[in-house]
Amino acid sequence: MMVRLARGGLECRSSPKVSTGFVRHYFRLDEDLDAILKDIDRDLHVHEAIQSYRGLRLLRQDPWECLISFVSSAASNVPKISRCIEKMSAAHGPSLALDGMEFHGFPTPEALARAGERSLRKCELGFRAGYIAGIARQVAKGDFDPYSLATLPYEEAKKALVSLKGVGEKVADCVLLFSMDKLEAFPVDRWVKRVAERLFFRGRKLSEKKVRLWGTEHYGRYAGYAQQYLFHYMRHREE
DNA sequence: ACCCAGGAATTGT
DNA sequence: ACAATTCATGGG
Repeated sequence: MMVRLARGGLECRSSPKVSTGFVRHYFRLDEDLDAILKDIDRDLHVHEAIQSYRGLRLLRQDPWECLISFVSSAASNVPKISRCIEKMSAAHGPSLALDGMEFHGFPTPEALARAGERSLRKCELGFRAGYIAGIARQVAKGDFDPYSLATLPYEEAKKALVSLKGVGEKVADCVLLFSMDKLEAFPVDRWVKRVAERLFFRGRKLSEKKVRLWGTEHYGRYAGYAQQYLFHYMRHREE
């Protein structure tokens, strides 16, 4: 899907076509962002982040795509993660045409299960290839259904996600937050850990678990939004 | 060779 | 159960 700002709104082109309802859903334009930001505006630092980046929204991604994308993100960096996803799609995703050009959608579970670890390693995935092949097999076989997980409460869905090889608490929280509407999830990565230690605990070192508990307690039911604003704020401040 | 990157698995208390 | 250590890989 190609998206840009135009005529005071979003202009989207895609193949296959999608409804405006889908676009609203995907970009979470159906939720009251101002009310959420007011709710999480509980300290000086998140307040500053909100002032700087008001308008930043979470997405509602597809659970399967989100799961595999974040498994491939483990101990990696953003440009490389993008390349991995591009290569997986190019090699194993369904081909699509848009404006006379050929693109590839995200691969299905069956396609990645068929591909296997050896083939996936050609997508720069490294040690993550085995994890992805294993998860794809489970999903293709019907032993694991990311879509039905979305209907479970946060804790239950998280327990199921973490049971997958290659999925730890951080990746599980990202999948829950970005594709399953669990806005209380507070993913703790290197940056969020750094924010908590530096800005909220005077440089004191904390375990990831402590940071996660602090985040969920401190920000409440929309902790995931607070996480996004703090993450974005920290990343663009270190430059 | 060294360091890091939107961590996870394993091992050790 | 939690915390500390090992593992892992392409790029700068």
